[in-house]
Amino acid sequence: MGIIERKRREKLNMRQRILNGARKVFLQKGYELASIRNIATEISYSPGVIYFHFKDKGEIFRELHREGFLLLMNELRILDSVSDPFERLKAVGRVFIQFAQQNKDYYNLMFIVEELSKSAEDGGFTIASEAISHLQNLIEECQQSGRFKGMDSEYFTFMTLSALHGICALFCKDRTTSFINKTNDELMINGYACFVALLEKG
Amino acid sequence: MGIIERKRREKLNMRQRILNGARKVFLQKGYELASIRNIATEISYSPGVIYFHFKDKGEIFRELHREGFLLLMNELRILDSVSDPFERLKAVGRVFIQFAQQNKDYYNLMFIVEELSKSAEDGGFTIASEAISHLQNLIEECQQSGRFKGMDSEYFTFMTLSALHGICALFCKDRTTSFINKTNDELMINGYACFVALLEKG
DNA sequence: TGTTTTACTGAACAGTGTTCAATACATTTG
DNA sequence: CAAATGTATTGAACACTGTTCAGTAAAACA
Repeated sequence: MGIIERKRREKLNMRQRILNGARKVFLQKGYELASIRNIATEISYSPGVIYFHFKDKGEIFRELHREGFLLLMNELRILDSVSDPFERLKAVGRVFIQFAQQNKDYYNLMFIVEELSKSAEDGGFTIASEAISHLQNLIEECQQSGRFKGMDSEYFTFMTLSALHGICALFCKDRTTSFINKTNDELMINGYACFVALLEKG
Repeated sequence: MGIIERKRREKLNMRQRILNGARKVFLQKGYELASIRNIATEISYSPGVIYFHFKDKGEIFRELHREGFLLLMNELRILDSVSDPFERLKAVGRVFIQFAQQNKDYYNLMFIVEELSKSAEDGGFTIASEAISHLQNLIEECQQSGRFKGMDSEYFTFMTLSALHGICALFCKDRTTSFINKTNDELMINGYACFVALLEKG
């Protein structure tokens, strides 16, 4: 019965076609301004069909949210070769910020846009937890080599992520204009350098 | 000619009435889901009249944005009595986080929601710059008393604000659920404590 | 008493997410 | 092969959104 197999493939293809269109529109217009009709037009289908393959706009969001995390984690995995944990931690921060700069819209989807429907129930954010565990492990490695003595690793992880996210979020939402003398890039890079300088003394 | 004076007063009253309705709806539903019709219904007027008193939804947003900053700055001004600059800085952070916890929706308006129209032109965000200058001055005071040696005060200010904002933004957008073992309050308070611990060594 | 100005209404326009009866078509069954 | 079934797709419809605007009522001015 290769037919039902082919059917399944075709269905998956269609799902992927929608996702491709959605990605393009989402990353072009942002979550709020990307409409189902836009996506449908992009792939030359009727708007209704999207609801045959996805529950709602939120499910598409969650899929791209996941995609973004996979992308980020791929870039972070390159740093596995850095043996010294503290050097790796510093590089993780740099890569994280770079990712936000180069993938502003993915970053928005991943960390800023709030998905108001039932994403919490079906555990759509498990991949985020994974990424965070990864960061926490790294920080614990740093502690094993003598850094950040006496700090709770979970809180320290949250704080580190907050600092990074703060930098990126202010950038993504254009709240950096209040710093008139500096460009975005200068702010992010040198702001992060300040944070690293603090870490170095901890 | 007390008449044009009274007219002016009545017009201001109406503007305020709209703002009051808008505040209620905005802080109840959030920026995106608050509609002009909701606001109009709230104050028992026709939707159209709002456009007689405000240019668009964005102008109402900017007014409430300003309100939020005034509120925050009022709470921060209390700390002027703290003479030691570093103690004051630490307290500023605490108050900032507390403000976000207690005024989640104002915080959203102030630091997260992006206002896509022409807010940049008419300099609607001057108040944000003011607040940031305030923070930068405080950090420079700390430097004068021997802290954060050799750091560029503007970058350091940006970094500090980022750390604080990161904590609050993750909270406001419910991205803290990935830290399964801790409550929001625990994360924010203890996460900030970690940051302070770093500052203390800088 | 007009005339002008000002504040307000409510319908309309083009857009949104979502639903659903109708339809076209490939596959299975008789 | 023909009929029945099921699955994928359509496009109109619903209730909403921000915004505009002709019309209106009333107050102020001449």
